[in-house]
Amino acid sequence: MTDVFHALADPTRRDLLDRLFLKGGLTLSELAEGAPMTRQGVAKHIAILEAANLVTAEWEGRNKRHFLNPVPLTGIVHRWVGKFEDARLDALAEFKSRLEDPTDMDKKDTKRHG
Amino acid sequence: MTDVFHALADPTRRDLLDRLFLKGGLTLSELAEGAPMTRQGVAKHIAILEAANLVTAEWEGRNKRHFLNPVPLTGIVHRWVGKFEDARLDALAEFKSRLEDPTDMDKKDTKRHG
DNA sequence: TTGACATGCAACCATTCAGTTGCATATCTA
DNA sequence: TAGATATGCAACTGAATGGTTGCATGTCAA
Repeated sequence: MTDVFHALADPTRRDLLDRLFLKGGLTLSELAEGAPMTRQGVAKHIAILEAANLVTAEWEGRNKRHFLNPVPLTGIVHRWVGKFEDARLDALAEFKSRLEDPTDMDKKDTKRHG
Repeated sequence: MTDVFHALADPTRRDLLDRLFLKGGLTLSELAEGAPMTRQGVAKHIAILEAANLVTAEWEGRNKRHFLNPVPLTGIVHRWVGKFEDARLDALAEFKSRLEDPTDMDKKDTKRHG
């Protein structure tokens, strides 16, 4: 969970995911070609993406081919975002109820009914 | 975008969001009470959450009340996750087509059709 | 005004991190 | 075999980070 968010919190890594999204099976060298850093730098980023299970690798001779794995996103992140969407709906409902009953504003100091 | 993911990549900050999700309007002192660190430490985390626009603050005399703001999540993150969900559907479709035409397996060495 | 409370600001420290450099290993090709 | 290619491993460095301590500012209450 922390790993997934941390992996996504870097533009370089998001760019790598974008490129694997457009074309799967790229090797490390291919991914490193367009990057503004050393091959080892890219390798470290990919290691982080693999640790977060966002990228899966597959060996083909001396070539390591990389593929995007969207499962951690659709699973964990979705659950988190959905949770906050509920919060947004709650806020919306509360806002609506205030519109319908403006005297509710006075209750701002009292604790909210869970 | 980077700010949002980075803000979520820390368990302490996710816990703060959880608590604001359960009960909005908490002050810094209240948030710092249960935390395993100094008030200043919590203040730094909150500053990061505010920079990512995940938390909004509102002054009430000498008290600073904090509220959860789910908008950055539902907006930016949703777009990202949806994009990868499309990738997952593509992968599923390709897998299905291979099931229907097993000879396609031989094409593994050739480049894939876009 | 005085004192307690809530917060902010700044310096500091130990740790982590991103990226580089250098070298080692393994695979393909001639 | 030799040489080129693809990758991995380890050490190093400057910068960022997480958290602390100390002090300053502003607000409430007596």
